[in-house]
Amino acid sequence: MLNTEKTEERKKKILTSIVKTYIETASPVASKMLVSKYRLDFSPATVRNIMAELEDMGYLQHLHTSSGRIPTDKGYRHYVDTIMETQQLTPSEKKKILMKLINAQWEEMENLLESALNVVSNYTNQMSVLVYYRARNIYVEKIDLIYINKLRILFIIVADSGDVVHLFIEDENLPKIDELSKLLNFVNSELKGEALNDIKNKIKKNLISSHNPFYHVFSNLLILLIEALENIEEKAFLYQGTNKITKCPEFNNVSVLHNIIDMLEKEVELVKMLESDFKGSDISIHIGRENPYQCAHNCCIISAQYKLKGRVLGTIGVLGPTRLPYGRTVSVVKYVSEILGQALESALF
Amino acid sequence: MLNTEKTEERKKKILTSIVKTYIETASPVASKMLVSKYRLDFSPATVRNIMAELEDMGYLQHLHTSSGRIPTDKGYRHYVDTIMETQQLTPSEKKKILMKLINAQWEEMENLLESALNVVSNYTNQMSVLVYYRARNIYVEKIDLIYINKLRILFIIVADSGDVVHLFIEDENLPKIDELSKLLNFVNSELKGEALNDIKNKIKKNLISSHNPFYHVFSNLLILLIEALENIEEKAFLYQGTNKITKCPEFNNVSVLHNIIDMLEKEVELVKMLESDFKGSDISIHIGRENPYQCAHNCCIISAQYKLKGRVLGTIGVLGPTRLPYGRTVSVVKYVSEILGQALESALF
DNA sequence: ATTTAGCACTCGTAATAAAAGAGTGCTAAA
DNA sequence: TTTAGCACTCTTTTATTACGAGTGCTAAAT
Repeated sequence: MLNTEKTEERKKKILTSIVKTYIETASPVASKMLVSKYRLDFSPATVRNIMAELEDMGYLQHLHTSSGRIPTDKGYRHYVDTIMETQQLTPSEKKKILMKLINAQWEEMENLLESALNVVSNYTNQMSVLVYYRARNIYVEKIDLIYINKLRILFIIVADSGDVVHLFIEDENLPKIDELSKLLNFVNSELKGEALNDIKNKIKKNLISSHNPFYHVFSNLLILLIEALENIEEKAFLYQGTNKITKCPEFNNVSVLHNIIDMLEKEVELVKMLESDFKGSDISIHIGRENPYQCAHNCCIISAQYKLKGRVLGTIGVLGPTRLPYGRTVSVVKYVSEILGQALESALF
Repeated sequence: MLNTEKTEERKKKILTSIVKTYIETASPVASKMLVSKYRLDFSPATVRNIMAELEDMGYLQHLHTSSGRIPTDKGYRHYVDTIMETQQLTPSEKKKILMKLINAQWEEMENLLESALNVVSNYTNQMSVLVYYRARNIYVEKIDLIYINKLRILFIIVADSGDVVHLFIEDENLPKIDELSKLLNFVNSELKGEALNDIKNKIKKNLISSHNPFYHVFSNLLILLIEALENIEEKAFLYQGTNKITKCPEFNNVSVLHNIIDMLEKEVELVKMLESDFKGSDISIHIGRENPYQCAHNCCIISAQYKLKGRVLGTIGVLGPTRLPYGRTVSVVKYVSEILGQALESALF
């Protein structure tokens, strides 16, 4: 019994060392190297035996007969799930991040998001990516309306997140200014706190059935407004630090680089991968072939949702090689996502 | 005399053919190949003699003794300046572009610019790039102000270009709502038509010297407003179609790709190159080493300014290899820049 | 005087071979 | 159960050769 325990201990130690070493060096790890690096009290031959076992179990792989071992996706997965200890940020790092996000002035939502991307990229030394669910997170705080000329007015919707949406409405039969201000009072009292989707539905429904005179008087305008609302982009996808990923030794190959650049340009698959698998957990890690799309089969995506009042506003994370410093990366992504939520919370209302 | 004329004629024909062929095929052009492709009525040997002369003149170069010729930057320059005929867009193409830009609904300036980038990239099959001078092109059409709560108001500036800027102002001693509406009337009548920079200066000056009571009552608020105005991003840099340039055969090399990706990420140099050399002409062409920065020494940048009411709003163009179909590219870039100006003109006021 | 056929020469590319080196897997001894 | 020792495998590097595309030059043809 004691013997198998000892063996398990060793296996774990070897796997951990191989994963860590490979993450550092990006080149296959040899038995002899491990022994000398970690001053192991058993010989390279023993290490080789253990390595062979770990390979049988699917945690390691061989590129060819005489190469050292590298972790498989399953190996990384096991490391992440059961071995890795999250590497906390230092208080000074946390403070710096706080400064950059909480105290920052941001005129537009996008400025704040870019600061966050910047922090993630610099503190993980990986490419950072972000999806922001704009449309679904517009909860009306205030609506205003600017009369521009006889043919054109501008609607402005301030969301509780601090996001500001503006919509030009063009029509030949616009109501007069004083009528418009009645409308404005009405929609402000009627729509405050509601989500964009609910607003659309409510207006549509009331246009058909409501006895409230407003809906009849302004039906033309309201229809145009709904159209404009439909045009708001669902999602925004942002990224920073492309050169971090393109300079990884594992991507040091033209066709692999093309693949990555295509993935970034197409957006769709990458966005889907960023969004998926947050059941329960607040962080999502996709390693290599765990990713549903082929374009990311040699990448790792680590992402966390950031929230405001319990609503998911978006997802921020990194795109890197499977060989990435998981402990550190996870802490940074997690921390920034929390702070991003706080920044939004504290910034406005 | 007649002889030298004939020789000149031939030289021009050979240079043209080499440039065109190399642009098509991306591989060095051989004498024999030219003769058969263009059914020349003289022999490969003669062509070789002419090629040698063109090389002496600096228009062609040799990669090694036994390779065909490729154009030098000087060769492209000569071709562009004196030989190339601009290849007009077909009426149907023009119509399609018009549809995409003039008739398009755009909620935000950036949507329109992205449509333009999309057109340029698709019609030239090159990567498209754009610089938009935001701050310097905010000429006030209308200002509005939303009272959000005791601590916070939102200024909204609608520019004559259709651009909309919003600025949150946070202060503990905000004026009351009715006072604010007085301020609003005042700034609207006072600032309409003025440029952002002038506004800043005017307010600053009047804060110090004016006897107008408004400036004294609202000095606190106005100072915060100026601060917020200073924070507006000078320029926006956008691009589309990265994979168009990364898939060029001449960039089929990891370190060259890194170079390009760095250039896109750093922005600064690329933006400077996009902006420069419009003295007189409405289109700017930078070929290879004509570019002041090393990162673009094997690239060609073709750009045109787009304007509104004679003001330069920004620059749109392509970033490609020096081996690019100049005639076609120039027409597309030029046309889109004109239409973009028209789209802005027709869209708003 | 101009053009061109002919041929030597250059250089890149591909194929092949050989040698070196790193690292494993297995066997047999400790 | 561990490990020393060694054969074996596979990559990487270097050298060699052969091939071919294309030029440059010379001498002949127009």
